[in-house]
Amino acid sequence: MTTNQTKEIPTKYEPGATEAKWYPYWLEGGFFNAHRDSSKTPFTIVIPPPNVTGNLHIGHALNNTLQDILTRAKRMQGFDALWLPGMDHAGIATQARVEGMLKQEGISRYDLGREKFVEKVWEWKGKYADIIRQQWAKMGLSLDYSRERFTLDEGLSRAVREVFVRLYEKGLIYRGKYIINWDPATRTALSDIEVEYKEVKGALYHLRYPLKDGSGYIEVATTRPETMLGDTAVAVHPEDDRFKHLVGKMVVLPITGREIPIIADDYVEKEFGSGAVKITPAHDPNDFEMGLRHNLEQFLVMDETGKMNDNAGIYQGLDRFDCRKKIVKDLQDQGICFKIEEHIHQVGHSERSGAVVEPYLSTQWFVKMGPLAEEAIKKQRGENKVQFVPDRFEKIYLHWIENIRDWCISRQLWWGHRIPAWYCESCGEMSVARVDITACPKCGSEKLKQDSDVLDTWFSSALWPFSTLGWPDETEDLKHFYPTDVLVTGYDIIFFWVARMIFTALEFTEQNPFKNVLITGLVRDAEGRKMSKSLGNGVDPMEVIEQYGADAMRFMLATGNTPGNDQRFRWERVEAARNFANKIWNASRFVLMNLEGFSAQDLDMSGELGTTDKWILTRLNDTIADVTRLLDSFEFGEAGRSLYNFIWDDLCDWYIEMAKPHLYGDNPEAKKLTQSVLCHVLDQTLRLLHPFMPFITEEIWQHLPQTKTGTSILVADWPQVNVANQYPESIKQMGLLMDVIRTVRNIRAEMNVPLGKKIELMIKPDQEESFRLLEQGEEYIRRFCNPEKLMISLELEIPEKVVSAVVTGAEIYLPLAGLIDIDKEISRLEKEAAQLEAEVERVNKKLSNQGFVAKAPSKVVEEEKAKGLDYQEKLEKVRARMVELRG
RNA sequence: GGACGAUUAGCUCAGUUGGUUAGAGCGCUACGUUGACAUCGUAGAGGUCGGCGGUUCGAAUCCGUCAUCGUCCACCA
Repeated sequence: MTTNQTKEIPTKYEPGATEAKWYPYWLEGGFFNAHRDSSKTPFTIVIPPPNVTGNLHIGHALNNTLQDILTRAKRMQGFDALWLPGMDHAGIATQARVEGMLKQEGISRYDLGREKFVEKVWEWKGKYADIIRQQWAKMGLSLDYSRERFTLDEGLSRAVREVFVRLYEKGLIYRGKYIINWDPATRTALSDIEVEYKEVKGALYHLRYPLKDGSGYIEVATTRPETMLGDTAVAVHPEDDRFKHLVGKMVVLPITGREIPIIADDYVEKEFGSGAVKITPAHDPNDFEMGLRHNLEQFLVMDETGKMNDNAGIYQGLDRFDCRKKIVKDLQDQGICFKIEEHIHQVGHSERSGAVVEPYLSTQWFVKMGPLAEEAIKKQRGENKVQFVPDRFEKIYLHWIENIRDWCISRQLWWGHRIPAWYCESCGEMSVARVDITACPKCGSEKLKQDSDVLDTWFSSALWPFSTLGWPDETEDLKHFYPTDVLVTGYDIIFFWVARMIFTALEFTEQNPFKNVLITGLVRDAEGRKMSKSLGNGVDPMEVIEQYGADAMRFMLATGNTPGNDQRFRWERVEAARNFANKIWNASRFVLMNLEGFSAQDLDMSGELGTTDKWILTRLNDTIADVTRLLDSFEFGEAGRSLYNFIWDDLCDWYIEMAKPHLYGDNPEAKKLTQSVLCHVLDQTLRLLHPFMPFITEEIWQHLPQTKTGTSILVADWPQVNVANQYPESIKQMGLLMDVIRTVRNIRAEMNVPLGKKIELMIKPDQEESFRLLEQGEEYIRRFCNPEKLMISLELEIPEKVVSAVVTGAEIYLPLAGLIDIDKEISRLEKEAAQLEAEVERVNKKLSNQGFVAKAPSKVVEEEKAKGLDYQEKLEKVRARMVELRG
């Protein structure tokens, strides 16, 4: 688009070419890079690193759009804005994807071996990292690629080691044999939050365990009868009179014939079931605890794939669920299982594989959470807490951290940070070290074996806000940009990520990793369902961009709703945003088309501004103030709406229309002034809109006469409220003009004046001020109301036999001339009168209320009085017209 | 069993210290080729703000309660 070629500018905005043009321009100009400028206040956001498992989805698009809006706005506002990109190796997810890919080739990871397999995953990572970067570019994200990081890169791996070693040395990481959540499908341990509990219709199996002395039996119940093979006790409540005499006796465990004791423990609830519980320390977390209290044996009866092991005797090799069926049948045959009830209960499933999680006794690494959580709670209850937006999520965070349990951080995977622990095969010593070691520090033996497990992915993600800036080194970036300002993420990973970043940062950097956490909701499908691969209802952001443009998608996502709430994806809304882009395009096209012979030197608003000029400048000031304030409080929707209304309603519908008489008129001074105002307002508006719609705003902005070459709107100054351009009275004056124009239109429409027939309107202003304004506005009114068919004159005398309309400040008369329907006009006036009467009544009632007059703020009361007078005046005029018409 | 969220026009959603006649977009109706835009313009219809109670001069907004939907948390065998 150039000024002297405007006739050829298409009337439709074509996003494709524009977007392809500007992203490379921004990159090459280095506009996205933060310069660690000590004269500026830093503003930092680290991107939630997407998993390298595949393409970005519409949730990423929402989340990234909001971060980009914040970053672009702050950059323009003069902050040293850094938005740091990066990706997550996503251990279990990525490994599963690569294994799936290999499976199609008929090979397993075991066929390849650890080293070869990890190589394959790096290949995969390289491919998807490229795709993700392309997608970021398509969305227009202003990321500082010079600082891009990956959770498995060298620096971050060093940070992971450092954290691991320090926590270990502090006694906050330990290794031990505990009950953990085991995923038999992926054959790895999981942390508590990687387990999803789903309601499942199962069964409660009632069993009779015979007492050894033959004096009878004790009843127990279980939902997992196959675990009975690992029972090492039966427990009852110590105060339970029914069982007091049995405590200490032995029971013969059916099938195995093993003798196990009856013990007493508070944990048992007397009221539930039979009051007696079978205890399986190796397959249930509570039983495990109880086992420790009573020194019970731990009998593991399954292997890592969920099959029964050699402790299961004749059931060895059976899958746990097949074993359940078989063992139930056998127990029924023996009369041991005497009752099966339907039982609905919560069953844990692996968040990744979907497999039923098995509580499983296993040697794993843990983070001791007590001291870390305590610090985090203390901090959050103090002065410098993390501000959650919306703040209700703080409660969710606090509740979780207050009830946290130790974090199982080891995973039996190959893709990830390998645990830096070595076991000496000679002396048995375990060594934990920052760097790889080749000899046992204790005995000097070189027969060392590194722990084969890797760390939970979230262990490295937890360090993200500071590891990406160079920690553990005291880098300049770390000093300047840390702590970060805002973290933008979904509520689904508050526990997985946000909480862990906070306590980790407090431990290692002694401050919160970010000041604000902006929580976004989910983007759901049009029916409100969660988008999922299995439903096939996902929306690909690239497809949205392809069809409607990145700016439209961004605007739609950002204004879709308020943060923290889910939003539904509707194509109609993208279309509406696209139409908005088109509206901006055409309004700008109009401005540029009318700039012939106008250059930057001509830009001058010091002349005599008209009411409409003052009005649009005042409205611009309002919009600048609103958008700035709303973005600061993360109210993207309101900020977007404010801009939308300003551009569409004020600028396009009114100001541009009213600018036409000047632009087409023969007064060069007036024309130049109008051109100046248009250029100024457009420039400022584009800047305000730029964070939302970066591409189209850059494209247009580059064509404004005042824009200097070689720069970018991206680094243009953020608009400031200009007090010199504040004309409060213009709002009211413009109101009169708008009222008159609307009313004239209405009269024409409602009275159904035949087309082509010229009618004469007379407008009688109330006061001189109104007269002048309307005189000035005559041209506008004609233009707005079809000049071919309308004649307007301002009159100070009331002509005879007229119909009229009333606006505040003026009356509008139309000679009858036999061309209008008097009955219709009377009914219109009746309607108007009725409305006014209702208003007058409402106001009077309010004003006669002693309580209101006495207690409401005087400003409110005054406003109400003024309103009452206004309504009353209009009502009287309307009534007078009705009388006149009837008579 | 706890906690939280949602409930406003046919649909999707705003409405931030309680204060004009509760708004927008889409959809709908009627009209419109007016020198930026039919991805448009003008006019219009459409809501007792989920129910009930309370506080207040005044409630979509604050409090209580109920209902429906949704989400999260919780070791009951």
